[in-house]
Amino acid sequence: MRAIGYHHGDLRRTVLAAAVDAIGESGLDSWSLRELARRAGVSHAAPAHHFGDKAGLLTALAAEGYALLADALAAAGPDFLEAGLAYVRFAVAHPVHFGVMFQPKIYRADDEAVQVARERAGRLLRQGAETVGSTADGGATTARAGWSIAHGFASLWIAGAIPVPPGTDPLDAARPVLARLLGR
Amino acid sequence: MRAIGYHHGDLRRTVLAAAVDAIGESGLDSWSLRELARRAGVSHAAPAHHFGDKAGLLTALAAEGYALLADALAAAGPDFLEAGLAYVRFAVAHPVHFGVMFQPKIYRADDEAVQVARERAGRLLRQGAETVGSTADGGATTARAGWSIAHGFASLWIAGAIPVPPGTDPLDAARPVLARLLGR
DNA sequence: CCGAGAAGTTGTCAATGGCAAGATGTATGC
DNA sequence: GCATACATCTTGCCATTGACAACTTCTCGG
Repeated sequence: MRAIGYHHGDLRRTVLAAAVDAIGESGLDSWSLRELARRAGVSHAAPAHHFGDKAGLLTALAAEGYALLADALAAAGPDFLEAGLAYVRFAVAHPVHFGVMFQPKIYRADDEAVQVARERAGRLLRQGAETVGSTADGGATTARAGWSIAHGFASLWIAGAIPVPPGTDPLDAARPVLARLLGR
Repeated sequence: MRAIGYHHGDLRRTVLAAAVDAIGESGLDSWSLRELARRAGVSHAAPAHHFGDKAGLLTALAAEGYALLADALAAAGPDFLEAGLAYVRFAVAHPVHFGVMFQPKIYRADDEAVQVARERAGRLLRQGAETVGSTADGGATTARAGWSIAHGFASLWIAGAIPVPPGTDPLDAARPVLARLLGR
């Protein structure tokens, strides 16, 4: 784990972080592998060694995102409101990962690391949604409703589509919205 | 409105349609203005005349998307369930527009045509969400919950994240999910 | 200590975005 | 009828990019 020299030592993580920065700044269509290489201080072809091509890098981002989401859900516990807030917290904290994860066309969704992490997150997600209560059709509808409202709020928040006073905490805004799915 | 010749006659719409096709096939990062020009049978620089650059084309797509959404909401009427289903129907029918609209970083969100169409859609959206019932805080929370659940379901459906039997109608899947927000 | 392989570099090529300058068609005023 | 302004489209061009191939440097296990 050297810091400099011929071998960077931690290029994979450095490039991933640079990608998150670059995509976070100007969106998903105006970033280049060569720019990431420059930010990391390595030659233009170095990233290809770790990711192959652009889709490979996005695949790694998606896998990392699903793993982070699963961690967040696991820490939040099975209660729906807590799980929903954890979902929103993750999305707001990692908007680039979140955005990539749900655009399967731009990465290799059948990648093994992605599938493993996605299934782990999926299990925790269902578990959280089931605590809403109703189990009419095995809880499928309830689970989808819970996932939908959390995912929708997170997406709209990230897109800046929800008008709020400056400085508003996204979780404070999310809580009453998610609670609306429970009773009244 | 000639079909062929030096002047294409309807290049703007042709290129927009080609963009929808291309983005729909391989996602938001692997499409090129030149490819659209080839599909439309014009020279590589012709699209630039109508859209300026890639962001300009995406801006036009977003504006068209908001206009289509507003039309769909207006036709559906103010009832929440109907408005929500119209929202999902629009997103599933125009996934590329939908995807672009909510990624403000990749186009010029301050474009006048975009703002006008977005505000029209926003008014109809609030109107639809208000019929859910509760008006505790002026209906803001209810409106956000309704928008969130419809937006979330549509996003997840488009992403292929909701597992269903092949051939399932997205609206049949959406209806019970949206209804869960009303009573039980 | 040495051989295999991982990590990184240099070089190259077709393709792209964007710009400039020119060609072609259309519309408007007189 | 016609000349002139303008929108539309083309051609030509250049820096940048993604991807690949061949090569160099470092690390690590036996």
